[in-house]
Amino acid sequence: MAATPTTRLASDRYDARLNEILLSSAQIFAEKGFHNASMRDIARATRTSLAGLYYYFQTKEELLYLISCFAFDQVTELLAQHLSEYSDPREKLRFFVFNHLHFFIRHWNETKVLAHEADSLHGKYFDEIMDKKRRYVTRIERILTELQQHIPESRRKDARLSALCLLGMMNWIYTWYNPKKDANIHKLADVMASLFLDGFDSTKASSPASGPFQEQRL
Amino acid sequence: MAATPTTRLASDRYDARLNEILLSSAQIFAEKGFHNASMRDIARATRTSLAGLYYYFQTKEELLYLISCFAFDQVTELLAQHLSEYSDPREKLRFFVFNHLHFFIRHWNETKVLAHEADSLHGKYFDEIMDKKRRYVTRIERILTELQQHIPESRRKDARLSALCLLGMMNWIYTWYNPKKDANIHKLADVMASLFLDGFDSTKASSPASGPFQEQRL
DNA sequence: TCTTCCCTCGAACGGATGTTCGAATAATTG
DNA sequence: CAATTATTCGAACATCCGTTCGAGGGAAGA
Repeated sequence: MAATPTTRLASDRYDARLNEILLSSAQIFAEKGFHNASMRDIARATRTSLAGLYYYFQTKEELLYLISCFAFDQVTELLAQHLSEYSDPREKLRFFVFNHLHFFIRHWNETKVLAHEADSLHGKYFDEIMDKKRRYVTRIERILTELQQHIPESRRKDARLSALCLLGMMNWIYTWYNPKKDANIHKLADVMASLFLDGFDSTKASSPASGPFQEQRL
Repeated sequence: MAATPTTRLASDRYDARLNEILLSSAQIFAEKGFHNASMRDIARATRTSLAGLYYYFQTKEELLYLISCFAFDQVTELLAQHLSEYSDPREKLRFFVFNHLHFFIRHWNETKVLAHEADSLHGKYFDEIMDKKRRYVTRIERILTELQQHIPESRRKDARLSALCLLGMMNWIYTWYNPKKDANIHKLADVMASLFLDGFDSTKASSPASGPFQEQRL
């Protein structure tokens, strides 16, 4: 019988196995990349037959979607659970950064896939994940707007642009972070939040002393 | 005759054609991803035969390497050319950000490939590009160290960590930037440099009022 | 025990993949 | 002009790809 995970009745056995498969697949996708990883690689890693995999999803792309979806839902749920505990917008932002980085490092494979394989999804899969990401950015924007309420409107910074900067700062860790060498989560979150909130060299006020740079050739 | 580009004598015809191929390939890799793009796609785009491509490189991976290498060498050369014009470290950093973003947006395909397909290279190809990236980060670190010379040593921020934050902020644009909607290069560079140098909400001094956050479950 | 689902698998499908080879053409040189 | 070199190409290679099919085994409920 066709077994679309969304329409299926929950079975503990089924759910557990599906979860195993998602975890293993995420690892392979994270290591080799989505397109470079074959269904045979995944079958080997999950100790299933090639055909057996297709009982749990319909296509390779749906598998990627399921990984992305589960991971994203988890991180947003954790966020929603705890964010209301903070009232100061600066504290809210600090927690947002911590939550994001904490989840990223704890669920390294899934989150790397989420950050790196966005364009490997298409159609409804792509749209749905994209929508989740947009809502996630909006959450940051709301905190940033709150942060600027005491500043005259003309001096406020672009919330969307700033939110995307923060997100890039955080997500880029998938290209360099090494848990054995680099700072732990708390230090990392503190550095990034402080950098964003207070800047690198806060002795001087803003305003670009120099005008726009020359256009370069080539 | 075997024609490794590195050992070959320069011929204008050859160089021009190679450049065309690199540009077209970069576009395809940027659009479809390295592994999902086929040599046949590239042959079609460059209006060559499939076999004809192999006159200009030995493997698909070498093609990716050539694209990455040329792009990186160009951006670092532009940087070296103009960075010495600035003496104030804040100005140096502002120019670094401008140069990076300016090049990124002008050479969108190549830079996107450079930022997104790092792990598709292996062996000596991977090592060489990785080395260039390391040296690039070191350039930022040097500016940041200069920026902090007037600050007591105990209060200085981690230069490497901060440099990677800045780089992430800049590189992440490949996931969201739309030249038709979003800010132009000068505005973008100004926002990012200011955000990094002065922070988002610079009214308050640093120091995280709250201690480390709780460990979360899952 | 028998029956009915739930789950798994071997084998195969058509097609796409990167790369090679030797011949053919175009450009350059003497 | 002829001769040599630089560049292009059609055809084919072996291998891998995602997916399907029908049959078979195993668990669960009667």
